[in-house]
Amino acid sequence: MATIYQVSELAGVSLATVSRVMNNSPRVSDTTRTKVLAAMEQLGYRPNSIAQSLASNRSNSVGILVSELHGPFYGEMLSGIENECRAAGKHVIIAAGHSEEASEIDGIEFLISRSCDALILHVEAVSDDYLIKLAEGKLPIVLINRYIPQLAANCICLNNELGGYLATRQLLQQGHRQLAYIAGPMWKSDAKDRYAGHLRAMAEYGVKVNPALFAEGDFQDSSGSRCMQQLLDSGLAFTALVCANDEMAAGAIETARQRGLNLPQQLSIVGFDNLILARYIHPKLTTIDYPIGEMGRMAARWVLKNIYQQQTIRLKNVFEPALICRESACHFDAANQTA
Amino acid sequence: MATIYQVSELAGVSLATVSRVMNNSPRVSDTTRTKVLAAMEQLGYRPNSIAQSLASNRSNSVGILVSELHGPFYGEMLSGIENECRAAGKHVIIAAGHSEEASEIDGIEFLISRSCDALILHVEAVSDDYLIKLAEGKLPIVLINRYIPQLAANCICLNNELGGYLATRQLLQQGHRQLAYIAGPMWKSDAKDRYAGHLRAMAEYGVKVNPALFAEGDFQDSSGSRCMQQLLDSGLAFTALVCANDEMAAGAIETARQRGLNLPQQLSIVGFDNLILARYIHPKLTTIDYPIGEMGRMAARWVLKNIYQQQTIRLKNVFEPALICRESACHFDAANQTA
DNA sequence: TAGTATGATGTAAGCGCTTTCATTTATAGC
DNA sequence: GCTATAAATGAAAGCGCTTACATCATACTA
Repeated sequence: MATIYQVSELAGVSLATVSRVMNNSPRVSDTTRTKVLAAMEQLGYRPNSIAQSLASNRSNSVGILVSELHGPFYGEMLSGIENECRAAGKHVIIAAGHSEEASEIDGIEFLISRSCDALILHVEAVSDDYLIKLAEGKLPIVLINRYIPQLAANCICLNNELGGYLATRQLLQQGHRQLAYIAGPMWKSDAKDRYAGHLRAMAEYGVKVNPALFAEGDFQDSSGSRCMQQLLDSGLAFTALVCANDEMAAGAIETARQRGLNLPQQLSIVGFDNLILARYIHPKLTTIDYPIGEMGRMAARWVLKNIYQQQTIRLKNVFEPALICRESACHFDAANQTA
Repeated sequence: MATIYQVSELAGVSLATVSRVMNNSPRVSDTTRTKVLAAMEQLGYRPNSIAQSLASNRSNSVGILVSELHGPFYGEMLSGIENECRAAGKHVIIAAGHSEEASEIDGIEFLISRSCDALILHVEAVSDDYLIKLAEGKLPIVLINRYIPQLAANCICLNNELGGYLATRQLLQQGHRQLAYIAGPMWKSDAKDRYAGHLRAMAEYGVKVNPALFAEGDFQDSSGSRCMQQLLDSGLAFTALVCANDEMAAGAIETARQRGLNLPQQLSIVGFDNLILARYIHPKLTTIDYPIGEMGRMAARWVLKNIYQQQTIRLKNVFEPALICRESACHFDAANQTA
């Protein structure tokens, strides 16, 4: 492995000049630059980026912390970020936090220790205080799907309340008046906000909410099945169901089918997230689009603009969900209902 | 940020002693060790791992190159690797190669430049020669889903031929004798091997292969749809279909449903991979399990054993597929067939 | 007590690169 | 040609840590 010393010797210049060429400094004449580049090529020189990072305290890399490395949601987000950074010549370093405080902190410290120039964080367990203190340090951070008022300019979020509203309004517009709701874990703000949107739409249409038609899941498909069973076992009539995410909708659909319900004629279902699996569920799931890929790209653009001064585009912190109509929800028709 | 100099001053020892404590050297007395640890704790000392890497040419990290950051396949593999490494106190650094030679090389060089202690590679575009030469260097590599005879001990693969055999045999055992096949891109070794397994099972059951009941897709679900249309348009009769992966099976199922086929009574379908989506397809997909999570864990164990000397377990290079029976394939029954 | 071996600690020299400040060179204007 | 200014280049000092070899302290044996 050739070093900067060997390049400087072959080119007949100092280390500092080689460094300037490497880093595109204007303080190098074209003649000298050509000489140095030729020496680099002859030696097959590759900069040692560890040494660069130690000397400069920068790494040309963006650190990303996600909850998990698997799953359609995180895959889309990571791809969105990575594609945007790669296009700008930046690398990413990815860590997983597993939604546990200690593990999230460990991941963040790993990224810091790697001299990442900025952090893009999707974290759930660490406290607001920890993040606020982190943001007070020299390392810029962007939060995805986590809103902290003190760091509002650094937060990139989906308008979950509007998503819940849109999901519910669709069913109401289709004539349904007896709606059940399967929620995510209600300590999570996105689960709470989606439910708030649901309540807003119900109120707007003057439909009374029956608390017995509410069940709380954990965002996994098995809890969707469980909640669906609970709702059906209650014996209460409902012709439509809003699920706080697609996976729980998938579980609910499976249970409904096992119970002999004709879908969507006897029960219309709307999910949330527009995961790739929504297209494979039968009937194809009507859902709310969560543009996580685009949000990842926006986080990357935030970094490129604020840290690397590379972009002049307008940044966007709040993303709007969109209704995606497929086949799992249809117009209410009393003739389809069995007692 | 406290440095090693500040720790050595507070503890009243040399830099080397602090370094020895940090790196668990036996050449430190318990008295001194306690003193140094107390100084570290008082100062909130965190080692600068960039400096550690530069000085030691090691990083306590394993580099991973995958084709993409999204998708169930890569997510499972990444999670498998990361979980195993994390449990052993190692970090991972992940890069994406996008199945393009230049991008794969760029990703590998990024990982090398970060002083990764070993590389786990899932690469498609770079040549065998490149990888052989890379393996001759000082940096140990493990290949997932890529078999190179000269590097056999470093390759972790699935027995794709057996998977294709199992998929086809299942349908033959269920009484089917007119089988169609949707292949992956036949320049890819896994696509080729799976088809070879299909041919073996057909020969074993003495069933003649009709070349007109073969279509080549690209592993994406849209090509599954296209190939299915092609097969149905041929007007040739077939009661069962083997698809070289689950995504193409999903596309084929959608097309069959649109053409009014009753599934699985009129057409039995088997996929390959056991992606998570297989459970959401309706009818639930009978498929071949590809234990990519476990293979990722095995790759990590290879590294832990060979680089870090941490494991004494028996390593496994070839993984066997398994048949997963669900609902998309049923016994052949002539009464179900329409002319 | 002296000599030897072992364990513990310290000193010094990097690892490959960046960057500040000093020095040199080139250019423009008078 | 001289002077002032700007551009270009070089020298030197780290960045935070590792580690080989030198040195010191201690225990054991003859």
